[in-house]
Amino acid sequence: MVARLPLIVQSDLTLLLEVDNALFEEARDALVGFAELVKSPEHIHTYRLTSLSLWNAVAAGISDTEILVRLNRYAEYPVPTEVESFVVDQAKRYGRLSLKPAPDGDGLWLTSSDGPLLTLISRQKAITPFLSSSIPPGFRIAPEARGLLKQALAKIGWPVDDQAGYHAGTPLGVALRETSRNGKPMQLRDYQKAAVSAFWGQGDALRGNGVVVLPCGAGKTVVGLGALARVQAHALILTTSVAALHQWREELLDKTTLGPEDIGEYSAQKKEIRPVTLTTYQLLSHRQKGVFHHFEHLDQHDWGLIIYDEVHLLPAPVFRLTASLQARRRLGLTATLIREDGRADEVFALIGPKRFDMPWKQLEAQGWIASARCHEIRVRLSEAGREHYALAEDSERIRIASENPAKLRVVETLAKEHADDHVLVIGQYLQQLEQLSTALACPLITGKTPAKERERLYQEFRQGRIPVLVVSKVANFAIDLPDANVAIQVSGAFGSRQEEAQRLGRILRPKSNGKTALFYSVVSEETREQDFAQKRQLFLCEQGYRYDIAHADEYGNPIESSLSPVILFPGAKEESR
DNA sequence: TAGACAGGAA
DNA sequence: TGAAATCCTGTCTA
Repeated sequence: MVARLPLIVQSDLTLLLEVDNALFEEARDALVGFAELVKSPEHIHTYRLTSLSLWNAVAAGISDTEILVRLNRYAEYPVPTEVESFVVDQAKRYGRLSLKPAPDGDGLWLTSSDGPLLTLISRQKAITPFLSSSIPPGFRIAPEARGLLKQALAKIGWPVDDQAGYHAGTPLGVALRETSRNGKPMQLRDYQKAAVSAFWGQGDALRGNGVVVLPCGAGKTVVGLGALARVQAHALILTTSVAALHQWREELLDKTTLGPEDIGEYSAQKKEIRPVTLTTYQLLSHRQKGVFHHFEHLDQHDWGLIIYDEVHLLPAPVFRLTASLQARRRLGLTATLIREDGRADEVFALIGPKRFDMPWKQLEAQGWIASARCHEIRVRLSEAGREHYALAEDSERIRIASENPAKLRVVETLAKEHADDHVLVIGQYLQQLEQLSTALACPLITGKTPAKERERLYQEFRQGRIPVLVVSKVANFAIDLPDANVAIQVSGAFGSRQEEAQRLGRILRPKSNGKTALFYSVVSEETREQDFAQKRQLFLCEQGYRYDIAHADEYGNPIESSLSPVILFPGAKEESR
């Protein structure tokens, strides 16, 4: 008998992938480059093809032919012709319109070999204002309209391939050092090299814009340094926080030939502008009486490269500013291209398409990040709790479910279980975290904790003098948070895939003893929290992580059942008897 | 001149 | 959907 193939391709552009199939993993890795995971319950995972996912795939070098080959390879039934034509159509859209320097050298030129398409585009209300005059075949575009035009074209479904080139920027002699300052040999890893090349392009296909997607701890910063060494020009680096800014500075000093005099910090404290200047999104988008002083000041400088760190967090005002920065090379760095606000298409249009990514599990297999296992622990609400939940307003329910008191006991059990490990307990609500911190007799770090205190606690945690540390949302931002090998999530933001990924990232730094890291997500059973948890897990599922599910009763004691053979709470088994 | 703190923004 | 964290500027104190 011939084994069944794992994939069903449906004419509504959804893809159903069977989990209990020998080819599941292979097929999943084949899909991740061009489809988006929508749902991932136990047996069938649902993916979706979208315009954006296809454009990104094509930009990253996966052709429409390749996409169809992959679909056909794993599909149990013939791929519907509607789907085939959607893939081909969307793939052909990317690159049909291009933006080049105007033939007479005055401004830019929106052009295409497809005359009717140009006519069609020129009739669109959203596009007309950007077309200043006709240069057959195509239209003259004012240089300052470059970003807004690209944004508008992507919105109406015709992404433009931007070949208009960039300012070279003031030249800067910079290279990666062969040995870092602290003596370690420095070499780009293969995938980091590949990421830099994908950003830079090659031969006729010079690029110089776009986004590189790599998990936390896989050395995104180093990719940025590699890009800088390739561009060889003055660069502006945008970060989300001053702490991140300082980390970039350290990395630049440690791993490149630049000295302290080459690196400027443009922050609230210092307003230095040097060949490589670091600043924050907030400062950049700060305005007074409608004027972006800092942006305008920085924009005067002849940058050859702009690096957007954590580009998925790019605040809305920065989009507008970035629209006017189209003549400079741009590199976005992120762990997940996902934006919960659905502005991924703007990142696509304004920073550039995805140029490189790599499934986390592949990095794990090569040992660049630690191997990790994920567990979801579903805890019952008490009778009274369920009553309270049922009577509450929709908006209060999530909080009631999140603060289920039984979680306390679960965390206690897990902490006891992992007495020899470094455990981070991460949550969303300060009240809940305070209770946990008291019950576990371990310190709590929130946004209110002064920097000095934080540092001291981090230090003691690193040295193992504090085995368990409770942290609030600071964990989402803090980059100096010490490594742990166990993370317990007790509550989180709505359905944020991005946050889940970030939190798992906290335990992914490779362990010297090669130990597997553990990620526990504790949620209340039969509540909306459980639905949100599923949504949160999507991105990691796409990356190849599977969540094992265990159950606990309303006292937080593990329940043994055929559904959840107790692999999770080995130590708790005795207690529950 | 640095640090602490309040208030605002998004 | 809501809570929490961030960083900005400006003012006050030592």
